[in-house]
Amino acid sequence: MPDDVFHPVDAETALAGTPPGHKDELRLWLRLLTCTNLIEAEIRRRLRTEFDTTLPRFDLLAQLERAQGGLTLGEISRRMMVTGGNVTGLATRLEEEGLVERRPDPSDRRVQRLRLTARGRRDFARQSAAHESWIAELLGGLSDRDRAALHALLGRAKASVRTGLEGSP
Amino acid sequence: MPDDVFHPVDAETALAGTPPGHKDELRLWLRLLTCTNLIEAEIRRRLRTEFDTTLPRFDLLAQLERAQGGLTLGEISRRMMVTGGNVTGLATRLEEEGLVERRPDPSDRRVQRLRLTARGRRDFARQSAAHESWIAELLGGLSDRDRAALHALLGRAKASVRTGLEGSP
DNA sequence: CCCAGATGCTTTAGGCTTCAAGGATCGAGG
DNA sequence: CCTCGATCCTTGAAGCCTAAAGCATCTGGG
Repeated sequence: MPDDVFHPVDAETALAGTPPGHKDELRLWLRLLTCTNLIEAEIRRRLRTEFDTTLPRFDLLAQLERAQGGLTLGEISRRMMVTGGNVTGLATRLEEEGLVERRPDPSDRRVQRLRLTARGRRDFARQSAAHESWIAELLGGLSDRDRAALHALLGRAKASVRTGLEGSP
Repeated sequence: MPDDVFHPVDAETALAGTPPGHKDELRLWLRLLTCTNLIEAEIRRRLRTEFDTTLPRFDLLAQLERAQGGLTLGEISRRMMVTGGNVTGLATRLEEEGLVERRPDPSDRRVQRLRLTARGRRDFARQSAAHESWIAELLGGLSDRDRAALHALLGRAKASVRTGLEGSP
């Protein structure tokens, strides 16, 4: 609904320094983003230097680990919230590295089912343990109380976002 | 504090092993990541559909906007916390679109100084206003009280992460 | 049976990102 | 002046990611 074509009020007021009260939300968002990026960058860095792997690879293995019997590429795509084409590429690279294997689904020839190999399971176990301890290290400075409060508030934030998203997906 | 080790009923808590008590940190991290990704994905989507641009382009313009006189590519690189090669590419694309212009620094011939063009300033003003209202919309479901509490707790989380990073950078 | 739409995967083009290597320039010490 | 190391930027290779198009297959209504 681009009904604001003839009302550049928003653009003007945004430049005016103190438009409405939207500054609080913006500051909160920037801090949320900074926090997440700080942690995520460090995790990516350690995955690379200590295991020569990447976060997307790790995430895909994690999905397979927690779902016995393997997953179809489509299921992985939905769980990781990325596009199908993306998963095709990740699966191909992980297959070349021998951590994962594709096998056709007997009941539906369109489907490719992905499973961890023994090596994939072993590698992921090491990576997963390290990952968990890294997170604990980075967030260990929070008290149990703060951690619980933050978890609860983020739950409300998530609910707010999903409400704001109504109609989009 | 749920330690229902033998009841992996929830999909979220489907973490098999039971080493220490690091699960709380991990759950907090996953929720933080989900929140951020949810918002960020929506912002990227709207920037693309409504302005035919991307978040990195927007971020770069924002840096230029808030710093009169232009910035060198190195300054932009540091402020955006990305590599120099990345900024080179972004600047080149923005220059081709006419939103930004490169000009040599008279006092140091290694340096490229980047400035917004008139068109870049105009486009960014529209994008910025929309961006701010999107964030306000997505986080508007939180009360002022919750928002303030979340902001404070994220500040502590950031401090915890920086402490955990000591020695890395 | 047939076919039309839905579904699952792959491919392609383009952008973002990093790391590593390379070229140009600067500044300081000899 | 000259050279050495630091700084600034660019380039190239590789991976991640998306949107869109395309192919194969499945499913349900006639």
